[in-house]
Amino acid sequence: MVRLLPDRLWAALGGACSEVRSLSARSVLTRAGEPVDHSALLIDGIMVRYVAGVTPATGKPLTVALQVPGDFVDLHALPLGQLDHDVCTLTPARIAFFPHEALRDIMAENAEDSRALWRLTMIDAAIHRHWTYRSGRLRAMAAVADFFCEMHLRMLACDRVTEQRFYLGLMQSDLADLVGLSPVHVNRVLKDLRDGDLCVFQGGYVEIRDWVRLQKLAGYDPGYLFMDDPP
Amino acid sequence: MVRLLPDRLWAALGGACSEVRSLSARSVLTRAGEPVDHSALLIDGIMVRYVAGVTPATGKPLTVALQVPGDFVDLHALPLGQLDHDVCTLTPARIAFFPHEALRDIMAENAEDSRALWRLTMIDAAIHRHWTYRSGRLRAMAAVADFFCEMHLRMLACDRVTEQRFYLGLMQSDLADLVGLSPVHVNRVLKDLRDGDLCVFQGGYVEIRDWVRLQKLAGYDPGYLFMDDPP
DNA sequence: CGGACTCTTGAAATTATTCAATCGGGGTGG
DNA sequence: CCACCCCGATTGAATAATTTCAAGAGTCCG
Repeated sequence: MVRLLPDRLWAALGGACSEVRSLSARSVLTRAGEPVDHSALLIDGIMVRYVAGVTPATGKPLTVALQVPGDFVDLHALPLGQLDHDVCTLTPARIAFFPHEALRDIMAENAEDSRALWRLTMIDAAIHRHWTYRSGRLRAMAAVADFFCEMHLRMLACDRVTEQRFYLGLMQSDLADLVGLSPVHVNRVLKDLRDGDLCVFQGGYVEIRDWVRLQKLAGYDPGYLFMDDPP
Repeated sequence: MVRLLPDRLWAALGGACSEVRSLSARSVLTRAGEPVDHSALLIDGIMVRYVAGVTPATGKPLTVALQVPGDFVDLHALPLGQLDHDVCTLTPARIAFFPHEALRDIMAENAEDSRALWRLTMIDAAIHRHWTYRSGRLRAMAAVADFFCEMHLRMLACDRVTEQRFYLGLMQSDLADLVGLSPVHVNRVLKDLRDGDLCVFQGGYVEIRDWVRLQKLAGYDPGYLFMDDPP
């Protein structure tokens, strides 16, 4: 479930978990700037991380990451002590909490486990870089296709894909937010993808109709996900 | 110089350094996918990290990070073993190398040092998020202003600003790459910034003429840099 | 049945890209 | 010293991509 954690670390985490909680859809877990003394692992559901603009012109928050089951959603807060962004649920979610103190103990205990945790956050960073690439270089159509490609692979990895379909709980306006486009334009792009029988976005579900063409359209290379890589 | 590293770690790094090397401008330090067994600290100069597209349509590389003196340029490779992006010099640079083995020893020795290194990479990640925000939400003018605001603060922090001027060694086409715009459009934006007496970009130098208005134009909030934050 | 949403579509306005040409400075060789 | 050349910067004009504004259609729910 979690991306390739060593068994020993996995066992240690089992003992370090302080609480498992269920959150409703669209609720806030952590706000930017709040001191944080624990981190959370997403067991089930989809969560998002977003940064907010400051002035009215730039004020709308922008989604900068999306987390799938098996991801730590706010492990970045362990070395930082606080976050620069908000962390929220998209769908109803179940999350496991780990006090930072317990995580620090695990890290002090075993250097390899320590790097394994670090590694998870470095994969997050690689994904951040890809998202920057996506909004900097890709046109609307390719950007949306690229996003669907990434989510398809990540949802496959945590076993949340059935018959080429997976549930993200996103509305069109959320998707617009993710890729940095206007909702109206996203709507037209989705229509094109649907008409081209590449993929269908509906009711919070994404259905991949033609993986090969979708990947080609986006020019997608999943190397940055480090999926087939030994820890 | 390095962002708020504990003295003890700083001393330990002194002993762990295997080599100091000078690189010429526009040379490659590390390529994506190559196995890496050491990381480098930038002592002097400017370096960039960029990801490459795959298909012809998306093929041009996009700059995803820019490093100033005091930054580790490829510390992400320590937990990952390889990078998903290329690391190159922009200006002539001096860099100090640290074998991963030595860094692992430091981390095994002291958990606090371990988190301090991790923390550096987490600030990188926060900057990545801001860059995603920049290209996703900001218009050309605001995006360029935002970039100059960030670099101004970071260059101040490593003491590379004289009379509101600092050297990045960027050409207009590099800047276009950074913010995800066409070179021609960047040229026009720069003209507007110059005509408005906000800032001047010339000969690889950036001169901040009116910090307050520039910051306001970009809606800039430097919280994500974690500059006034205890480690 | 009446909201309150979300999605969809059209048309106009804006923003950014592309293409194409010109300008200008810094070197180099004659 | 000067003519030439190269490369980056600059500008204009045409095109394309995207946003904004505005209006309607479908759906869910009280």
